[in-house]
Amino acid sequence: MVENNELRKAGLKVTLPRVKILQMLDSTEQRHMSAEDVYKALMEAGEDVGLATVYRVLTQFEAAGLVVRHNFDGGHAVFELADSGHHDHMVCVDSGEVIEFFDPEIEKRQKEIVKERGYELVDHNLVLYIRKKK
Amino acid sequence: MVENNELRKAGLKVTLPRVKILQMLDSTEQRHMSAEDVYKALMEAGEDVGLATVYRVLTQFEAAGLVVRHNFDGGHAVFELADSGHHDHMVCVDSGEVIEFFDPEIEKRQKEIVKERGYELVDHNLVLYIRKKK
DNA sequence: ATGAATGCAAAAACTTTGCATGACG
DNA sequence: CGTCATGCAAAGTTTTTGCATTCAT
Repeated sequence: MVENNELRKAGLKVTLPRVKILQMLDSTEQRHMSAEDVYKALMEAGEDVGLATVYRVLTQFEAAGLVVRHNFDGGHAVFELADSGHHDHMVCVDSGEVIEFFDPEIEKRQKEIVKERGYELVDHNLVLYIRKKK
Repeated sequence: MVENNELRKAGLKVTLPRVKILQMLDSTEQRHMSAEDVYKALMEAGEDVGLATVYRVLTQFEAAGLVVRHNFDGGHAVFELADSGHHDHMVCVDSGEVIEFFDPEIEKRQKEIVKERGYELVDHNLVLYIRKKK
């Protein structure tokens, strides 16, 4: 089980809910899931995990760097496995579709802007809200 | 009253709560206020406006383009007067200080990235999390 | 065995809504 | 005056928390 090592490395006890949630995030083709999404998916898979636990575990995973939490528009947070490298997101305002992208030029420019003002860049969050061209 | 014209131009009836809320946003030095912030500030100023009305009015103001709603991290939305032009934000993770900036190069690149994929840019949200250089 | 993790239900935080009353044009 | 806006309280959402029970080591 690769998952168990991930958990142990993160200093988290290997429990059934944590393993199941990690597997869920790893196996779903929908890369961005809300706590509710994860909960429902587990229920459908016959796994009996409480919603509160899903929230608690996802928060722990975030603290451990296993997942990234995004606050896109629309009230609820979504979580994404932190396996691939850094990237930003485009969200279609019509379909809700999420597209990942990485643009070296923007990344570079961000660092410059911050540096010009005597700061260092700790993190950033960029979301482009888009619509299919008619 | 400049505010009254703003409201009329936006097609909104000039009512006391709307005027007070607009003035509040205009006069506060804190550029980004949550609905709760606005509500409390009005109460302290002796203005008797319901919290529900603050939410309703801010939502109308957003639809009218008078304010911009931001979903920064942390559960609650903040609103900002749309008087100055568009800009993005840098937030200092140590002090919480918010710095506004505008970078033509990033703006331009965003449009290009989206266009390359057959979409049009509706809106975007960029926040740089920064720290003072040691 | 012992401390941590879970499930449930209750509560908290934020926002929206229904409805009777009151204000704007 | 008619209609739209407001206030209040109640309900909706999303997320967190308290506590008794269960589980991992």
